[in-house]
Amino acid sequence: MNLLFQYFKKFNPLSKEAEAAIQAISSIVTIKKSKDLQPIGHTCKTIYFINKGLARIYYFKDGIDVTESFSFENNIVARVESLFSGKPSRKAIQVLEDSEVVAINANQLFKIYDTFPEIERLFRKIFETAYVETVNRIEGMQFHSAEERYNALLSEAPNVLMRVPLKYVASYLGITQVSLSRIRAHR
Amino acid sequence: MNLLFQYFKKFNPLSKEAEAAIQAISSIVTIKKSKDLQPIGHTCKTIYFINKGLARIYYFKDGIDVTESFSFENNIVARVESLFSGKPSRKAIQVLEDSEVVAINANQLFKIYDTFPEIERLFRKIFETAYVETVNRIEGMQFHSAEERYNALLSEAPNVLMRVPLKYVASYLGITQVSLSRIRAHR
DNA sequence: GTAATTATTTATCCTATGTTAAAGGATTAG
DNA sequence: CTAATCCTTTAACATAGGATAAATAATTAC
Repeated sequence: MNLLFQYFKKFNPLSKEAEAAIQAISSIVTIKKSKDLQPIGHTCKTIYFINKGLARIYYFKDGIDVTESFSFENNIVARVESLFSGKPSRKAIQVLEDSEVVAINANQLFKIYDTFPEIERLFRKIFETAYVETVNRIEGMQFHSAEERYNALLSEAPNVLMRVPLKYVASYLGITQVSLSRIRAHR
Repeated sequence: MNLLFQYFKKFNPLSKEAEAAIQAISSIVTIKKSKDLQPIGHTCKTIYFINKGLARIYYFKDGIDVTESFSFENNIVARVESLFSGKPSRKAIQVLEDSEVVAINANQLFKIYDTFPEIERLFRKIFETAYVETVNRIEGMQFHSAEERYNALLSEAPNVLMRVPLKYVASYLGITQVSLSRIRAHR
């Protein structure tokens, strides 16, 4: 849990009591490569923090597997569109390597917001930051060619391209695997 | 300010004291059609609520005007990527009709979070909801043709197409105005 | 109300990316 | 270790949407 509390510190340092309260509603989960951490159709009630490994959120559009996002160690993953709406998610979370994650029970978390405003503030800030990243991603998707988006990913997150099968990268970039291959083959 | 407090009620009902505290850091602004409410390069320190009228957030990509989003009456507008990061925004907010907005001073707002956890919770929920909408929009942008995106907008937000110049709609959809015309001309 | 500006459409031509198919490499299961 | 599966590339062809230009329509400024 240590990495998690280190991570929290960057957003809002917590008292020992608050850390204990979060520890009490969390558990460590280990999961094998390519397994789903959470399945499609399930209402998201867990916020994950990745200690080791990496995950993606994906869904099916017209039967085709589409990757919405990747998350690496030392970061949070959650299907926020379900977590914050209470509706079942059409998306799943899958790990792409053998992974170890901290699973935080979101229902209990939302309850302890009342007793620990500092925890509410912490998660407010965490999700504000995630929101900003999502807004910036929209900008990256409007009026950039596939090649521009590939190059941006290459320079901003080369680890994605080193650790993730290209077929998942392709749908993340909004193109087919064949197009991605063509772009990589130098133009 | 009445519409605003009605709007808040949907997220988190406030005490009279909390409402007064927000009122104290807010002002009403009226602004003429096509004027910028906030310019490019300015660090966003205001959250707006639209009483009357409509606004868009836009920026320039390679010298071309790109619309990131539209906001109608009874909704919030803010350049969150600046508001939550404290960095200057490369985006501006422009109203597309003569408008009346409530301007909430964000620095003061963030300060009164300490005295009014209910206000912090309110805005946490408002931005969680906005975050969910943004995540859903990314899904709409991955692997949908321009025509599909146009039709989706037509059925989900016909008011956009009725009140907004088409050139702004085009860049919002991520296509040129010429392409949008072609799509509208039936394919 | 008229001129000037700005928005929208239409046409032509061109390129990036999709589609399908097939071959070669890499990884996994037994 | 081998077979089977899965991933990636390459090629050929099709098409959606970009670019440019010009004509019309609508709006704005005086």
